[in-house]
Amino acid sequence: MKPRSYACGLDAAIDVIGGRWKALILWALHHGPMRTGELRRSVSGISEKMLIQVLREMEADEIVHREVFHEVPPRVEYSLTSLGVRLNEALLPLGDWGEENMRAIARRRGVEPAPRH
Amino acid sequence: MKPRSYACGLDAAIDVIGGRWKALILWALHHGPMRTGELRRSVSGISEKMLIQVLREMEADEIVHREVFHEVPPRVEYSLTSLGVRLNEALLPLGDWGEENMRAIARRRGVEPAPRH
DNA sequence: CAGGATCCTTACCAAAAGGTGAGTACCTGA
DNA sequence: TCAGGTACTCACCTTTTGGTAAGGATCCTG
Repeated sequence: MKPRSYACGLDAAIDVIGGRWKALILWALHHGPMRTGELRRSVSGISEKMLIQVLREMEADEIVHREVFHEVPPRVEYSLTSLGVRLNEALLPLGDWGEENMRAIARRRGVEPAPRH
Repeated sequence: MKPRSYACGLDAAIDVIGGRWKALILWALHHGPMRTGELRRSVSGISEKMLIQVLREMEADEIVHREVFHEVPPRVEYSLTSLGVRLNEALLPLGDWGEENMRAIARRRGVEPAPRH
């Protein structure tokens, strides 16, 4: 449901990172450039279709850079743009908050908490 | 689409603040406790039904405190819990990021940028 | 009585997000 | 030919989120 007008910066940012998979993909790319298959294996539970769909959206939002290498088998590499890097930095406090309150959040929603790391 | 298991803190946090209205409501409550009608007027575009629905979810997540005053006309006040206050703090950098990149985000999505403030 | 204030719930529907399965392309090796 | 590798697209469907409209409750005032 697209707002006609953003109310504030946070409203816009949530639009960019919202959905089930984007934050996880952003985080996976934090470690460095990755290929489609690597991302697929790294982000548990995502289908190839959803992965590619979401990566295309993130590319359109200019937080992810997609680089095609003309070789066989096909090789496409995704990496964070500088905008994406700054976004990831801005997400750190939120990730910390989630980590601190993981067990309570998970319990209330009937979800397994994340393994510790 | 509820994940079976959270992958990390950020995954859990996004689950708590995701959707069209939660971030805006969180922000509105940042200024202090508010009644239903005040919130309705403050969050542009939200219907009464959605407002109440989302407030109930946030209450269940324990980021919002709902206090019923037994008077007429009915008076119900919503305020941030300490958990909610910490969440709002964690959202500040993300809001800043969104503010800095507002025009580009809005342009790409065909949305009006937020008025400056 | 009607209308006002406040807050909330229900029925039903629309829109968006996400998912499965099948197919496509390139190539190599058995 | 088949199987394997890589990355991607389309058709169709399911699930989730959000929306409209109508109704309900309390009391007070004209």
